Amino acid sequence: MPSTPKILPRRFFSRETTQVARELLGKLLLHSIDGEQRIGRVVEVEAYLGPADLAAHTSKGLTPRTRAMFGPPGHAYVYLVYGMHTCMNVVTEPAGTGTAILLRALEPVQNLASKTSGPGLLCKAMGITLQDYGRDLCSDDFHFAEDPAAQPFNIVARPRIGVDYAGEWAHKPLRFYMEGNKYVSRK
DNA sequence: AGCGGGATCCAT
DNA sequence: TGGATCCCGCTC
Repeated sequence: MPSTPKILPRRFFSRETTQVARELLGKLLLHSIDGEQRIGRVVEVEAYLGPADLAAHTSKGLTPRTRAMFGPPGHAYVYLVYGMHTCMNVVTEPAGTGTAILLRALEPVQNLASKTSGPGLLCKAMGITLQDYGRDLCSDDFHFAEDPAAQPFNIVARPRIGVDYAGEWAHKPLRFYMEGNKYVSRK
């Protein structure tokens, strides 16, 4: 019978980023907004490995924009891209490290009325906006949880999308997704 | 104070 | 393949 879901604790996020990224696949993202709970299953993510990673925003140093990404783990780093779409990241590792995981696609589970494949569309469907910048992801109304209906799956690792400017970092296999999942944003 | 670019999406 | 659209970071 349904009971209180197992919310992922802060220590889950305070570990090596690619490990967290892989383990985040298959977990549920829950966001309560306007009295309704929206739920999606994480099927595609990208790891951004800190100041040394030329594709990571923190490679530009500490600025007002990157402050949250340099902050404590288990918080949201949300930003605007191309003037119109918001992207959501989960901050990882101890505060000051500057690492995070970009959420690229969800499989709809509950109350998701629009597309969830692609980082911008995912935020739109989940109701995530710039107002959520820096929010604690270990909150009652905004958190990740174990999936009670979890099924086994294989993980595919590929280069990240849209970071061709990042030199050798552009080629590293830091994009992870569920093999064969229909909601992954691109093959 | 001004300028150019960007972890996207969609129509053509 | 290109246009929309605007915040941020850098330069002047």
